[in-house]
Amino acid sequence: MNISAASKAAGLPVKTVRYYADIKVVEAPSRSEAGYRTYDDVAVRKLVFVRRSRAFGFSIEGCRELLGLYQDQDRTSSEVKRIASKRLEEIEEKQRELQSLHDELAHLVTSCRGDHMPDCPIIDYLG
Amino acid sequence: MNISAASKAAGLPVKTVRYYADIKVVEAPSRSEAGYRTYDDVAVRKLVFVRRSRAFGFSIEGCRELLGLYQDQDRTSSEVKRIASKRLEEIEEKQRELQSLHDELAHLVTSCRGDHMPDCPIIDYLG
DNA sequence: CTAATCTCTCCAGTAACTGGAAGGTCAAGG
DNA sequence: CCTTGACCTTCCAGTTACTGGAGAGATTAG
Repeated sequence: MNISAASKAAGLPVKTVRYYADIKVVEAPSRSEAGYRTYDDVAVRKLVFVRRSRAFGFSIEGCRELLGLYQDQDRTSSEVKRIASKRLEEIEEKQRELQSLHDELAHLVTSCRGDHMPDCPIIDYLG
Repeated sequence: MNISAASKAAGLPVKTVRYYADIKVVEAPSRSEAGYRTYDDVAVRKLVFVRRSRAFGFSIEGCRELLGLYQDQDRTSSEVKRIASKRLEEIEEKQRELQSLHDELAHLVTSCRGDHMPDCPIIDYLG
């Protein structure tokens, strides 16, 4: 499988697959005589794994760690759960931040009349 | 006011104040003979304005736009409201994304026993 | 007078790609 | 056989909003 076939199979842009190879997250298992990266099903599965992990917001380093566990027969589920729980807490923290941001901004937007006059509680608040 | 006094007054790091001057978001009104940036109260108020806007998640470009309205006597509150509403929608969109992410990950974390065995629904889901 | 503090500019690095240039490779059509 | 077009390669630059640090000049306190 050349890189474009692998990228389609994995659901990732070619550029990203190449990038993951460069930073050694998921390397191409081999190269053709002409130097083309060649992928197999195992590599594609790793790419999919990274795509899904990224979708959960894991950093590349986090993906590296998870990928290590994915391939580790001797892993314990507690290791995985610890990493996922950490990410879950980050998400919850972000949710709290966004919620207070939302409430505050929504309040300002509601109180602004939005007419042709310059008076504006939003600008007042910021200034 | 030299830059460190202005940065304290505005609640921003010196580096950031210099950066804002470089990219012409808030420039120093003048320079001393030795080339030191000199700030006045008006400039500090603009820095505070940008800090608060950034805290709402507005991009630098958004801040530039808001700052323009802040200084525009002929603005209409509808212009401000439109920009703020757009940001509010972005926040709400982000909240929805985070919520589904949260629910999915929380479900996985809950269903993982987190023991010394390798079997793990989180890894299974990702792979 | 000197040591500490402040300021300057410029360069590099961050995260995770993305776009593009210059050039080599491969398969199909004429 | 040649060409055209689709792939592939590497390398460099840009994105966002800073942040850190080097090297050098300015100012201030003691």
